[in-house]
Amino acid sequence: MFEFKKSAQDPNSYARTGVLSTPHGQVRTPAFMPVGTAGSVKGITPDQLGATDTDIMLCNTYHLALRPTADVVAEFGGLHSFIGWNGPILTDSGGFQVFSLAELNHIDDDGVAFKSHIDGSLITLTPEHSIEIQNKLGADIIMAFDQCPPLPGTPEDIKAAVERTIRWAKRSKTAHNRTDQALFGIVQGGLDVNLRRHCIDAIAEIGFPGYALGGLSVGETHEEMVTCLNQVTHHMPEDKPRYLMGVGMPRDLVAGIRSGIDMFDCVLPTRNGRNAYAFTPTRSLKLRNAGHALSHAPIDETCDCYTCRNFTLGYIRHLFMAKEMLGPTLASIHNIRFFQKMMARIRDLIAQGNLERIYEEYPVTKTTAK
RNA sequence: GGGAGUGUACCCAAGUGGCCAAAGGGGACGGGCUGUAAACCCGUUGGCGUUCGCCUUCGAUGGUUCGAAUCCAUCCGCUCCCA
Repeated sequence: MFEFKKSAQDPNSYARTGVLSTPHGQVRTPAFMPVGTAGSVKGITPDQLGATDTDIMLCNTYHLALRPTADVVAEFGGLHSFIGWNGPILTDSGGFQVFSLAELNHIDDDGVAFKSHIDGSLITLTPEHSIEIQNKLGADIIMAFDQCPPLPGTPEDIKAAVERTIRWAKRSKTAHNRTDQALFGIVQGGLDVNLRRHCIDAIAEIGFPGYALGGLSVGETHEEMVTCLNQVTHHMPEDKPRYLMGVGMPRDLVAGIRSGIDMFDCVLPTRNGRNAYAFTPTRSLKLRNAGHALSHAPIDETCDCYTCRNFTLGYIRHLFMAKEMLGPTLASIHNIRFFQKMMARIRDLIAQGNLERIYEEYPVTKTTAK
């Protein structure tokens, strides 16, 4: 029911292509997962999402547990039918909220007690509870509950997060009781290569159908992250999908893929889209800038998305200046399509053994990291 | 004709003797955003010089004062009420 099949290997890096089979369809890797935190990729419909050539999307356990609650989602037959997306879904475990809502939580070895950002009520998330929620939500891929420490962090804090994440991974696996959902393990360790490798070994020993790198893009520089990935990713089990959580910018994706990553998720195309920022192969556009006011050009001449086929920059700028909701929608559609088109091109180039060419076709992916 | 108000920067609007180049909001301009507390957040918004300072500015003109957006006189514009 869940299977990962590698297909091509880039000769000049650890990059590879593959296909992930899930109960709701296949995912071509390397894959980019748009984020639909509260069960919706903000601002666009599932149809529009599908039209960007997206295979799989991400939803968030913490947010859905608070509202509408996992029981309500289960009552509707699970996430797929509740949100009207019939493709594969991955749910985050809430581990990232341990980081992003740090001021609202208290961590101990049992789990994390959050003060709800919605009404202040107390919600505790333990590995068991996170998995129970994710079992009810019914995504195709679910994630172990981890502790994601911010960077830079003290060696003691990073080490403690690693050991706790390992303990929580075991508990997550024990708690998981649905065979139609693949539970991925998460590796922590900050930028410490030895600690990362130690964590990989421990998590791999527990045994999961996929492995994620968490705790990156949380405060470190692009160079630091890439340096770490280049020494760490290829130590992850080679025959299982590798998922770099929360990343990222186009250059981060290419660098991650070269290090051997197969899956990514990131809010950038949607959040930045809503905030009037558009990605293109050669540059980024701030859609509100006055210079676009009279532009009859699309966001990206080379893009085949709905937005670029039908609307001018001048009009899209107007929508943002007038605070029309269509602006964020059109920009989000474009950005997700941009990411997916780039990923498709990357898969093609890996299959051709010529991934290096991506730097010419997508200059924005050029990296300053070694 | 009589009476009562009012005029501040691109717009609205505070300020009623010095701490005022002038609050706040809007608009405009620029920047940021990496497992989403984000259709959000930050900065700039009279001129000239890189601290800090100088210059011009609160309807207009003239005056009082060491000092005026603030007080006085006159004028101009606008609003409302009574005829």
